[in-house]
Amino acid sequence: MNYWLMKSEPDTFGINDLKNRPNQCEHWDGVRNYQARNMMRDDMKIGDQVFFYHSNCDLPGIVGIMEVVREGYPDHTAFDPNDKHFDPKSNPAKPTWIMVDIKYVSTLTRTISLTELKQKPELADLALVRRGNRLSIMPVTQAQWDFILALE
DNA sequence: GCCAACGTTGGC
DNA sequence: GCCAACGTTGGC
Repeated sequence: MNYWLMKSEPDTFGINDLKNRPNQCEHWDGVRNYQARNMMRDDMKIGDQVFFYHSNCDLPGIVGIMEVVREGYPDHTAFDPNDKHFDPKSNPAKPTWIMVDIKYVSTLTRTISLTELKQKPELADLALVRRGNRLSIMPVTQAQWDFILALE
């Protein structure tokens, strides 16, 4: 089993939005970065556990846990001219962009903030805390996963 | 709102 | 293929 971290802006789609969806499931659309796309396409498997990270907000940090329930398939929002993430170069016959479906698992009892994560030597290799990192999806090792959960 | 870091685009 | 210009991300 693999572990991941995925970012979302709570003003757009936060963990409570996921929790309130039918079946507490949603597709993770709108990713338009090749590295992140490749991870969803090639490496994310059903049952993988994922940290839900709130970005671009008052208290950026990890707020909860979700789980992959459907593996990579075409992101239809790339073909919709009215969608914010429309990509005119994307071809439905050969989709450029991929998404997965995820399901709500739990909300942490507190937000484990980016500030706190940055202070932990154990997490020095976590892509999230490395300078200038902008990936919206990143792998987390089991050791990192366990360490972060123990902070709660 | 600012701005550093980074990815993408497009001229050459 | 290089690289300057531009757009986006996201912390602060």
